Amino acid sequence: MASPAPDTRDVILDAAEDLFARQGLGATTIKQIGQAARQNPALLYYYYGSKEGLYHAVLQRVVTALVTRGAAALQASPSPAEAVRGLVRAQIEFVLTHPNAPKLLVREMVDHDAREAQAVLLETAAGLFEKLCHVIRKGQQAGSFRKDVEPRFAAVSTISQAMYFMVARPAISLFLHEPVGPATARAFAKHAGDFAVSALTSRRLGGLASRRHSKRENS
Amino acid sequence: MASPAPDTRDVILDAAEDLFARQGLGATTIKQIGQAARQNPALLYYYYGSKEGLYHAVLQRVVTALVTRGAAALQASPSPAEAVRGLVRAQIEFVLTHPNAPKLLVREMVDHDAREAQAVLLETAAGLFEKLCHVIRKGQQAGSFRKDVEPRFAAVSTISQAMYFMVARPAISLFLHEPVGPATARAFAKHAGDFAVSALTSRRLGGLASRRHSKRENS
DNA sequence: GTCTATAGGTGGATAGAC
DNA sequence: GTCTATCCACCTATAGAC
Repeated sequence: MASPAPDTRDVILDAAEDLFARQGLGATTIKQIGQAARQNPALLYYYYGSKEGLYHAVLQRVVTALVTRGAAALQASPSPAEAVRGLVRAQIEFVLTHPNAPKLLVREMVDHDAREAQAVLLETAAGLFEKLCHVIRKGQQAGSFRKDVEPRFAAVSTISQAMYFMVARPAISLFLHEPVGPATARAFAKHAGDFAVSALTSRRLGGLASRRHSKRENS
Repeated sequence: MASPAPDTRDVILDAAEDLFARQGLGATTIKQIGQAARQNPALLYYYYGSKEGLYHAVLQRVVTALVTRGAAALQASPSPAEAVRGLVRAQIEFVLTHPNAPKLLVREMVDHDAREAQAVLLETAAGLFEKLCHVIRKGQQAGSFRKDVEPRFAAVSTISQAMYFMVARPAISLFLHEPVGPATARAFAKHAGDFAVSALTSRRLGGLASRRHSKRENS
């Protein structure tokens, strides 16, 4: 796979990702991509066949990357609570280094509404969703998570926070009366993890050790 | 207000809203709007000056409606907890009757990223956001909400659930292995309200009456 | 592999008749 | 207020030289 040519092909892909994220598929032109990539627009057709082919390649790459990190975060965590927190943190960290990701994904969702064009991509994402559901169910069985919560709904609520935060960033920055930089995003990530775990945690009074989690890992 | 002419002008606005929501501003053409509205495309310029003028009118209407309902729901609730639940419910109910709303808003956010073009609209929304923050602070002061939660972050988390749910509906429908209709949306609304309140509720052990929400589920 | 030229089609917007 | 005709810019995609 990893073709030995890290050149033209990837330069085009990067430029296209950026423009598709910022303007959307329809509003981005071949010429814009060529200009941004400092390549001849015709090369786009040589490498990707069409504008849609290029778009598909962009989506494929970003979804794969996001799902991979998310799955890794889930698996690396000892307890369900930590897994939830870890996933949210991984989501935010990923989108901080790939600011295009949430925009691309959200655009794809609203654009292809019910259409099943990119069904393959969604199935990739569905895998991560299933893993999160499984973790939540395990927490419920272990007694640390409340049982009167529908795991799949809880998974949606958990994921929605980070995604929405990054998409609505400009609006939120206005709401908060301050620019939303990486520091604020990380602070929100911590909040969102706590928020989800807090909503999920069983109310057994003192029953389960109050696993205070004050240590801060890998700063 | 309520101009005595409920005709052409509004028909165009409705058609445009639908198309902008489904396809976005850039991908929607004047001719499509004319066709959908069964009106002459040129009329669009007579009434709204330009495509962007029309787009602005569409956004204005939907944001105002959403914020109005949200504010009403907040004000009608006796306790902070009920206010949070009520807002989430109002959000979902609104978008169920106006399926275009979340798509339009999310598109606007990703499109105009940092740009401040529609700043006026966002300021309208900011008003509702402020009200929600205020309710949460009141809950904290009253002792029913935990104090170690940043109210503004909590407001984002609360709002994000319903918005994301409706936007990601096609994907979620795939994750859940079942179509997501109004019934599922309402079920999620209930979940999302509980989820937020649960995350916000103080853990005082038995301190505040254990307001068990005797739900009939959980046998 | 890269570039030029261009075909073929559609878009937003306006002028002006009715 | 409504409609027809139309200008001009621009877009995707391809053919073919190098």
